[in-house]
Amino acid sequence: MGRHSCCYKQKLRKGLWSPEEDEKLLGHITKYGHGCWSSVPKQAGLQRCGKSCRLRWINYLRPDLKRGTFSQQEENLIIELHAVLGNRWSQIAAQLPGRTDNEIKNLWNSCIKKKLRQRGIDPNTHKPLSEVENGEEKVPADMSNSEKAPGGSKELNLVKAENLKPQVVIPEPKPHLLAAEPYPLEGSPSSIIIGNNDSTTTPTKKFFLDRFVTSHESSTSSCRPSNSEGYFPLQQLNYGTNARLSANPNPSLWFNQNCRPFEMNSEYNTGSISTTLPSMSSSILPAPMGFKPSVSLPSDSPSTGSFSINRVPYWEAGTSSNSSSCNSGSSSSIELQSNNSFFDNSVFSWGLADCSTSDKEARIHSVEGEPEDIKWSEYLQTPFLLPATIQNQTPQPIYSEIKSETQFRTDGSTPWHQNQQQQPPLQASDIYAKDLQRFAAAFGQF
DNA sequence: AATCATATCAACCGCACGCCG
DNA sequence: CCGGCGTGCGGTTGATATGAT
Repeated sequence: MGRHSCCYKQKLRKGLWSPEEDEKLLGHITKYGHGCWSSVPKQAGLQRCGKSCRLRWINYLRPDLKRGTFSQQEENLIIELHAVLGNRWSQIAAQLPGRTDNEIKNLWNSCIKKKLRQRGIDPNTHKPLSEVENGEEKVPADMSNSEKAPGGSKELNLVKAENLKPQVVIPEPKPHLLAAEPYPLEGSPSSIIIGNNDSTTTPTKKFFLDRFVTSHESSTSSCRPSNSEGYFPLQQLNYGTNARLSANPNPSLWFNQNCRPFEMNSEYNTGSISTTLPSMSSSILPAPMGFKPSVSLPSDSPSTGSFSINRVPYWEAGTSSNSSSCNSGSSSSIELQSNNSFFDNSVFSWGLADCSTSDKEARIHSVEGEPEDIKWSEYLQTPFLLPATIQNQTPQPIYSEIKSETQFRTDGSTPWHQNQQQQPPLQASDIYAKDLQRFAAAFGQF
């Protein structure tokens, strides 16, 4: 295993990124966009290969990344999606705003897998371990299409996934929606229907439902408990798993024209997702942003997610308040069935979460983000004064309340954003100081 | 306090694919 | 058609953090 070909030409740095490198890359991309990744390191003055820069941007520096632990809903969604998509992490990530494939992959390998096994579920097949061990799972003849899996086992029987497909409503993409209409809050579990009713619920799904609905009483927290805090609410800007980003020689206007100083290149254009998940309808596609700069401070507008730093606008997702109408135009989407949803209030509490470390992790969760914030502050050598609402934020209960279906409507009439507001209101805790500092570093505003 | 085990996460790597000349 | 190039994806590794003994 040698260096990637692009790294042969010159001695390039590897390993962890330093804050200086982050600053360079962030500053460069925010000013010019990445364009051709291979040229980014040179232009940004980095001793890295373009691939490394791209990875760093996607997995860490992107401003729309959601920080913090995965919520139970996200975990549930990951499991459900994995049952259908297998290890197609990028496609799974496309359904989880602000989450990266790498992040999801890590979560799966480190946590969810284990939880599933503890529950007697084979994470590869999503079937009961006993069934798998007894060899009840016949390998179809066309199993050759299945993904490879570590240890020789099939990570996922994609043939099975194929078999599931007929139960997934796969509409044709609606170009007009892709192009113009704002979407409901994509990525929320409510955005996906797998099966229209119980009669079409897959065996896998039934299994999950049966299993976890009955088991949730004994487990109320997640291995990585989380509410929605820590969600820096830049709506998912599909970072285009398949989008040919560099095709645009003149990356123009990130996010949207109203959102300075960032510009959005094609990577963030909503249309790009159609190449990622052509079977997905617009209802789960990123909204045409509507990001808007704001001059309000977090404490002034805790629910908007928009604020400014020394007049440098930070932005929020253009959380549409009329998403119901938006959603109405995408009724043919893949959506989690509503009344019998895998994510109904019962299932939301099934909690794979029987981790014995829940208390500990809850404690960690309550202060998450701080250590890294300190690092950045140290790096910047400028005390970063968090808004009082951040500094004094009270750790929110991890799962003070399981979302009921009324809070998590699947018809899209209640935006996820609004649902969140029914929880303890999102304060500035949504915004990670690290993110602020990144931009501070990038724009030299501090 | 020291050591070991485990968990977590960032990053690397090879490969596949699409584009383009 | 072919090969080079750039990009994206998924598997894997290695460093670090955390917990247990």
